Amino acid sequence: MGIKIYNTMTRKKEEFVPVTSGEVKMYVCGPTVYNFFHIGNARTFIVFDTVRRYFEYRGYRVKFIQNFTDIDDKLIKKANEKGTTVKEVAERFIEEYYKDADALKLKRATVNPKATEHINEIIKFIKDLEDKGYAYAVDGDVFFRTKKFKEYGKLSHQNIDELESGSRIEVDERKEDPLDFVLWKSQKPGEPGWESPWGVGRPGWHIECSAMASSLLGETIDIHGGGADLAFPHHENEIAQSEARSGKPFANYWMHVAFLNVNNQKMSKSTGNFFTAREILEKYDSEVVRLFMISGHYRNPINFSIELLDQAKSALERLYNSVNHLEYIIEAAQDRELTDEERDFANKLDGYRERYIEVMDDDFNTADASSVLFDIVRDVNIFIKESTAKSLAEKALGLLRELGQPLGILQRSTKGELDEEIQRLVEERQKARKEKNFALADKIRDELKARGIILEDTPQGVRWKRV
RNA sequence: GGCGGCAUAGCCAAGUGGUAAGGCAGAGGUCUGCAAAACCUUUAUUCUCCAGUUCGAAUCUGGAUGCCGCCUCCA
Repeated sequence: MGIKIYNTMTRKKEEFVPVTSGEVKMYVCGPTVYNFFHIGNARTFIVFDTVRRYFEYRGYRVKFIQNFTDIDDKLIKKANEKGTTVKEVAERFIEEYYKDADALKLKRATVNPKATEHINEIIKFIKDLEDKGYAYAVDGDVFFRTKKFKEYGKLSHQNIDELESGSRIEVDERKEDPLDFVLWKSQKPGEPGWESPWGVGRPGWHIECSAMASSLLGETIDIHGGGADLAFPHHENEIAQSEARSGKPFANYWMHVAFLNVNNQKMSKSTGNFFTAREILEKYDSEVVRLFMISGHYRNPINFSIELLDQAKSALERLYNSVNHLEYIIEAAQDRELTDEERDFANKLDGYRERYIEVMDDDFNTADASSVLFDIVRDVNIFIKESTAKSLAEKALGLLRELGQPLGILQRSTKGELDEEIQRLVEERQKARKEKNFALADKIRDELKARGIILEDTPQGVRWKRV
């Protein structure tokens, strides 16, 4: 049994079968680069980064495409406010995106295509739709003829007639049908534009993903992902455009990440419950943020709060205390053959790996996967001691790091080098303790703590770890 | 109005027919100069409520209540 994915299209978990054997072609809707991304965006990015890492862990080659929307209304508005150009705003926030994404340890995408660098493909795409009768131009704007695509609504399971009656948008009178959406927008004063068969203009929002996905990954991709709100209308529109043009399925699996809420409400600037990823990363390590994000299933909403982040921080500390423990054991332990008991423990560790793969294969159950790590840690803390064979301690540590890797946690060392001054303080404290000068010993311990070094006295001697 | 989701301990959360994982917090204990960490014990006879199916349900069915999302730019 391989990996199963919940497909929004069929509303079922399905066995993952790639278009090309051994390869995963995935496209994830990325940010519109007019601002810093927020903690809700971060959830989506982290989830898909985890999916990507897990596929790689399972031996797939992954082509991971995540676009930058670098031309749209919000960018134009921002550029006008700042008295600068759309290009400058986009460049600035792409740079900021990479800073935050790197801080979150998001693996770089295979390609981060930009809409403005694919104008030719976009125009060609629209032209093809026009030739097939799926698009029509009015005064330099081009619209998609939604009613002609018979399967419109199949992703979000919307009835096309209900959509019309529920529609509250102001209808552009030039559209043949209210559901038609724009593929190409004619240039207005003060806006950037590109030459096209319909005059100078710019692409509509939905078209860029279709055009870039097909040009970089092919007409049928494996996985298309994004936030839950993108299912309709964005992904629905992408399907209509892409399949109308190619006559082939656009994506075999549709994955949607539920929202991250604040106070159980959608995050919005107007209500003030808004956090950028950057401000959170100033106070919390990326691994804390990632453990928090994967503590629930990606298809369920999660609520964001500082209290919950602190819970995640404590939980991560428990895991790292065990990592620290193992790092010390490995320094001290003997290299020798495993005893029978140790061999049993090694088998038990392998069993945990199997369990981990089993739950992750089942639609990326990261909550269960992290509980496997806690189970390992409990057993390690009980079983592995100074007297344990070195290779077993190494195996245990290796397993924690191996299983933490797809989740983006447990990749740090708790030790590293101590500088000379700290080393000297540690020794000074040991001397004070030996002389029962506990006042001085405690003073030094507090001082080191203030510098981020935690000392622990164990029967095997003093240990330290960084926090 | 249409489509969909969620409701499990003080908090977070997994579990989709076989008798409640895991984490955080709390209590008691062991260890310790103290501390920290770790370990042991303890914290839901019960999974929003009502009815039903079943030998058996947190899990399936019907209904009720509450909360949330999409249908409009939005991760």
